[in-house]
Amino acid sequence: MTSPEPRPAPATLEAVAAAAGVSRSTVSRVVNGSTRVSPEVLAAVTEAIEALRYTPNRAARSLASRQTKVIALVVPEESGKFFGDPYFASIVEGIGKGLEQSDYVLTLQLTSPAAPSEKVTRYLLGGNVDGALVVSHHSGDHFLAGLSHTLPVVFGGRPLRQEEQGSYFVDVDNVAGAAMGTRYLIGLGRERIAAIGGARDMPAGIDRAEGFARTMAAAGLDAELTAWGDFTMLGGARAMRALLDRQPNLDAVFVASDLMAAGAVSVLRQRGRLIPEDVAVVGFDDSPAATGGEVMLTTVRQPSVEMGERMAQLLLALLRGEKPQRENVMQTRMVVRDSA
Amino acid sequence: MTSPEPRPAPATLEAVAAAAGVSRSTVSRVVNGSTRVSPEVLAAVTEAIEALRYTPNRAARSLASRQTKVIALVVPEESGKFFGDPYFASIVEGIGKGLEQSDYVLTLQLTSPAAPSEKVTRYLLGGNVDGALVVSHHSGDHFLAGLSHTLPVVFGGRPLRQEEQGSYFVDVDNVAGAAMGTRYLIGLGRERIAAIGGARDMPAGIDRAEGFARTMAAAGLDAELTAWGDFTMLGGARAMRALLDRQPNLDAVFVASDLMAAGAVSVLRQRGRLIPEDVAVVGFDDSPAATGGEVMLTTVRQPSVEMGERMAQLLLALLRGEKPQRENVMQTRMVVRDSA
DNA sequence: CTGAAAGCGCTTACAG
DNA sequence: CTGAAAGCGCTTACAG
Repeated sequence: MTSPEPRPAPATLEAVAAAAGVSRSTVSRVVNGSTRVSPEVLAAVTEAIEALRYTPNRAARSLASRQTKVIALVVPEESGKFFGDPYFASIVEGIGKGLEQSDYVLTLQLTSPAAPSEKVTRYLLGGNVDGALVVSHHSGDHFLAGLSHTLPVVFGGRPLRQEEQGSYFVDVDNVAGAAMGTRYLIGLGRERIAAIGGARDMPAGIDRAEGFARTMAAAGLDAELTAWGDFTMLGGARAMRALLDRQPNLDAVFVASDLMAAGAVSVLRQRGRLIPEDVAVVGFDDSPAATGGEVMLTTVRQPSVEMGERMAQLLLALLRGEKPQRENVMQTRMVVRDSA
Repeated sequence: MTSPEPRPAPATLEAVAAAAGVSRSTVSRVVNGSTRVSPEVLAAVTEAIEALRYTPNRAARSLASRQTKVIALVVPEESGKFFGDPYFASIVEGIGKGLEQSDYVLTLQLTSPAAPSEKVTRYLLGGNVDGALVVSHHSGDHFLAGLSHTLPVVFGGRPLRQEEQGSYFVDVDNVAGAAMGTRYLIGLGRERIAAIGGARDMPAGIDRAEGFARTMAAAGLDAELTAWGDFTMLGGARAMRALLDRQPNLDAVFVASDLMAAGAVSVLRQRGRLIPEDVAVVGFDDSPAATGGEVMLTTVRQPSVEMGERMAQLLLALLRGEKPQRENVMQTRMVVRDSA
């Protein structure tokens, strides 16, 4: 029954001040890199800090400064879907990069898309974070709308809801990206082109489906052959089966994510289709799923890591009181490999 | 150039005390559910709290109590590998569950396995967290050894290093689990049984390989046919190819994770093997990867979500000053599906 | 450029 | 059962 380990008390500002023979105010100034401090004093303080291995106490700091220096990573998604898609790995990796040089830390707020837990809500709204990064946003996430009124928030992917127009976000032009992928398939001379959409309640799902439909229409082709896959590998496989049942001799499929494309590919091969000879497949993301499966996927690349990094930078700018641009749309491009 | 949104100042303890007509001490007591408070006072305070939508200020609280109420989730792993394996999704989901009822929040500390960032180290050691949960531990993670001397730490998977003997952890008996999977294959009458190991520098990798080797030896079979796959789907595929090249007529393979097994399965099918007729495959984890791929995997199940939950509970107990048991080994069991 | 002092919003003995 | 008071470790005007 020992109580929480009695760690040696870390050095305080006070101690550093004493060691350096200056006031606490002065130490605080050098710690915060603020106003001019004389070189000698700076040196003395720096030395004392090193010697005592001083790290500012976050709690004291945020109590006094009214800044928590914590950013929430809000994930309104089942953990399985979030972790299951390598796209998110890249986003989070980018966010990590973007925050590395700052002194902000990230708290993970996993919550069901339908009903955010009371705990999460209170935490986010209770002044415990300086800002939030929202990833995997669904149309049903009502509570997030309120969030962005109280807190600087940056969305990964354009926000869907009315109330969130005017939010900060980073995204790619999903309509254009999907159009590019579809045009590529058309350019290959394919004529019976199907599509597998993502989630219907997510902007990326909606927009990519629209990009496909528009492009097909513009080319005078039929865009009826569409199924929805929910952005999972399993969903992609299921959708592919449905598509094949409806139209056994389809000759191409545009898939709204690489993970779903991997599922689709495995079904196509099971049913004896040669890729790309019989059926050409174009994915979306260029995530590790594009190169980790049975066939190296031709895909519409979005710069996921950079997008995560940009999200972090955007939020940091907001936190500095700057007025960065609201819509940050990054470039997609075709990456041609073996599947089409 | 507006500065960080001027949110309405949240209610303070002081305000609640005034509203309820009591002292701050008293409000603090009811907020912390501590010592006896008269029913009338309790009611008045509770009402005031509701009315003012009071949430305690975390910074003030931890400054005064010397507890941060934050737990670090330390992931010494490339984000791609971490997010890429559904096993971790389950662990994190479990951790989330285990923490839900507590007032602890989770900060995500992604760091390279080789060299932890200065920022992470200082953060962890600087008194900014009350405890840490370490997941995906490698033998090279030197700095973690120091961690557990300063902080209550719970490892997911038995720790590997000398200095960490005596650490708290939750795990399954990987040797026994692998033995069970291997015995299952032997029981099927297979004779040329290969194995794909995980990472050589991770306990789960080492132990599962050993369970395989021991069981084969005990059955008088040759355990030479082993390759390492690094716990990724790609690695599993690569290992399978190497194995097939060495022994084209192998008739079974024990794979140390479902994700690697999915990679192996896809290679086997590419090379024309029927599963399970030609080659029986047994995986490990029973993660979504077991049922999300081309073939429904027969696998050694470990209760990942429960393991994550247990990790959280363990740490919470430590934080309460209790002395829970150090080694928490949970049960594995065979889940028989289509691949063997 | 530097310091004294107040204050951030809580918890925690200590009295009563 | 309840309150007054000190203190947690910082930042921030305000003087000088």
